[in-house]
Amino acid sequence: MPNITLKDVAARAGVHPSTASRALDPDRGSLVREETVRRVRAAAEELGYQGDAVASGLRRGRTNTLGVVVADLGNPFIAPVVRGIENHLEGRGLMALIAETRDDHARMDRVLNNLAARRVDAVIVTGARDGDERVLRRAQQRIPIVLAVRHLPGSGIPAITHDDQRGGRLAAEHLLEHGHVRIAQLCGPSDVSNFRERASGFRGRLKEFGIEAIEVDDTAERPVLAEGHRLMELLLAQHGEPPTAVFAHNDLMAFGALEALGNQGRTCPKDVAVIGYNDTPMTAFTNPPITTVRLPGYELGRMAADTAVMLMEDHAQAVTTLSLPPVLVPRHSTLGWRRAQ
Amino acid sequence: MPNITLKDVAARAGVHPSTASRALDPDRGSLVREETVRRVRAAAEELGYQGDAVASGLRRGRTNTLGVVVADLGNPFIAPVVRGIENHLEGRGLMALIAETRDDHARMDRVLNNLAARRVDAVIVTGARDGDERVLRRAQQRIPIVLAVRHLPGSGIPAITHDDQRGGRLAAEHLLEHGHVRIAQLCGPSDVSNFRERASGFRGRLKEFGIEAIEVDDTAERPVLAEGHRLMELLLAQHGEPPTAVFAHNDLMAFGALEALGNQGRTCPKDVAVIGYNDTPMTAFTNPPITTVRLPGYELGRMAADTAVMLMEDHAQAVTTLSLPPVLVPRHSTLGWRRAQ
DNA sequence: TGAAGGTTCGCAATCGATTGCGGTCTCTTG
DNA sequence: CAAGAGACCGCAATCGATTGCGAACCTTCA
Repeated sequence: MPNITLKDVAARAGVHPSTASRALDPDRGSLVREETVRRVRAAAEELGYQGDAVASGLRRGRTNTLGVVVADLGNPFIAPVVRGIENHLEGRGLMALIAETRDDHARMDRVLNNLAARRVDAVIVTGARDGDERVLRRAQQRIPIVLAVRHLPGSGIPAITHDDQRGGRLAAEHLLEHGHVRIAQLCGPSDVSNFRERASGFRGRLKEFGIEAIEVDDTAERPVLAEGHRLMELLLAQHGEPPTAVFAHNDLMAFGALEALGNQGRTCPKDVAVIGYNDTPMTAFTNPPITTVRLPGYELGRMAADTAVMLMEDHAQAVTTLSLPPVLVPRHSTLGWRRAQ
Repeated sequence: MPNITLKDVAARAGVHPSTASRALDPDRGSLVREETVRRVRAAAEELGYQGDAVASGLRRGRTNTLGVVVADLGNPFIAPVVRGIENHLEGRGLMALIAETRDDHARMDRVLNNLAARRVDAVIVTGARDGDERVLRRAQQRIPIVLAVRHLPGSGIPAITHDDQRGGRLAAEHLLEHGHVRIAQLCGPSDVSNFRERASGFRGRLKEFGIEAIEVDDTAERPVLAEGHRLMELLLAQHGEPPTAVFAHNDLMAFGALEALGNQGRTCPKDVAVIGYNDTPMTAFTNPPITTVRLPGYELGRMAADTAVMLMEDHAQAVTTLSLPPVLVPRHSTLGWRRAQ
């Protein structure tokens, strides 16, 4: 049994396919007599007609599909973002085509080409890194693009992100307030502006109190647990007195840091306070629960989807960059620390 | 500047579009003289030609797109599954169109219709529940469908899942081995066969040792933290001596149970041992680290994608149901318990 | 009654790529 | 040199829905 097409519906309703097309589209329904609309609708119903979005897409030049590019689907912070996007799309007849780059430039290129070939109406990129500008801008000539989470300052590509400068400052303030003086940070990948901003916000705030942030001479390749572990070991191996507080640039790295501390016989809140970033769900349940900086991932996804939709509807470049505020969530990993005195 | 189409490429290469089409397709390249292929390729390169997957999809009746339906993108167990699917698809020119049902039957219906309208080549459903059979089977007449994670026994729909009966037995054995006698379980949603199997596997194994599983007269609405909390409270409020060990049907519910225990002044490994399910990444870092049953989520995603691809290529119904083995991962939440004696 | 104006609807082209069929050209062989 | 065999390639139809244009029809009012 071949597919039921518009032609079949039209035949059954005794009208021309073009009329059936108009009758079935709520936006153009007024171009057709009410009684005809009913007849067509009934015919469609009886035949179980299901429009062909592919054919429609070809003719209209619009697929009602958004591309979503993420760096790492395994990163727990990404889940709420994708969720926010998906929830914003559903109900609008839009769907998300997802792809993973694994932080690989070549893959980013391939993925964008693939999405362009599929004629998606817009693309949301959550995994941009320095070095992706060229391919992104090339793709942008064909499709509206919105960056989410990670942004590329100076690229001119609209971005919905969070204020990581401020996030870094919040972390610094929190540690200062609790009396820390020897304070370190474990930096995320240096080719992602967000991590650079976390670093500079943190560093800057400390400096305002005349304190120099302790850092190791390396940054994480990727913001994952193993790298947090490695950097923490480097830090502890450095000369000089070890820090009493550490800011890890995300929660996964914070776990890695905890591991490394444990291996060296140091316990977390007591010897060294640790603060993470992202407020990944698990941080509330770990041992100890980790103080972290909460970002509005779900909201961020929704907003990114919203601006992507705006961009694809009229080609308005009105929206540029938006930065959502982070919030510090204090937990035992810092609150449990006591000045040795 | 309008889009570059195949016609443009053909014109530049001085051939007919049909020839250009053949030249550009590796599978049909042999139908064209080598030198012509080079000329067409060069023309395409120079013009920056990018095929139109929509038009191609219409003509070929194949979109190279798979639908992926999940219940809850926020469930941490889903991430590796989606990742496995995505990784299997990438490199084959396939992409995933994802949708969320939030465990809602009506939404499942809508989503499947939407995917059918988009002419996806196959659908992977990870969030099926009892009651979804009808809409699934209807969709199945148009598109190959594979169930993943959750399955629907007796529905005849191919499924890649894990052996939850065995998972339940593993949990039971582990607790028995550690000397527990008063053993309870907190059951997940009763309209998902996987949870029923966990329950019966657990129950059955205990019975083989003459022990009756302690249960409350309710199951979780959804397998989430709050429901684990609620059921644990119900359990503690029941008459009779409280259990010394609890099997929560997934890790999130296990956390909820821990919360509830804490609120009543009981501590986890010491007073009550707790075992979860799924081996969500965080379980290794919680306080205490939670014993859990590990499922091969990533592998499962890969295999589901693989069978979906098989199904869409030849319409072979060869593959039916596959069940991957779970493994028990012992951690402190059960190992730390000591028999009161 | 007839012209003007508005409603409905059908015709055919179109979106861009693919493909069955058949024509042309080249080369080989008897 | 003729005929047969391939190798290449072009023509035109096709996938299914949408839309500009204009024809047909109906209403209204002079």
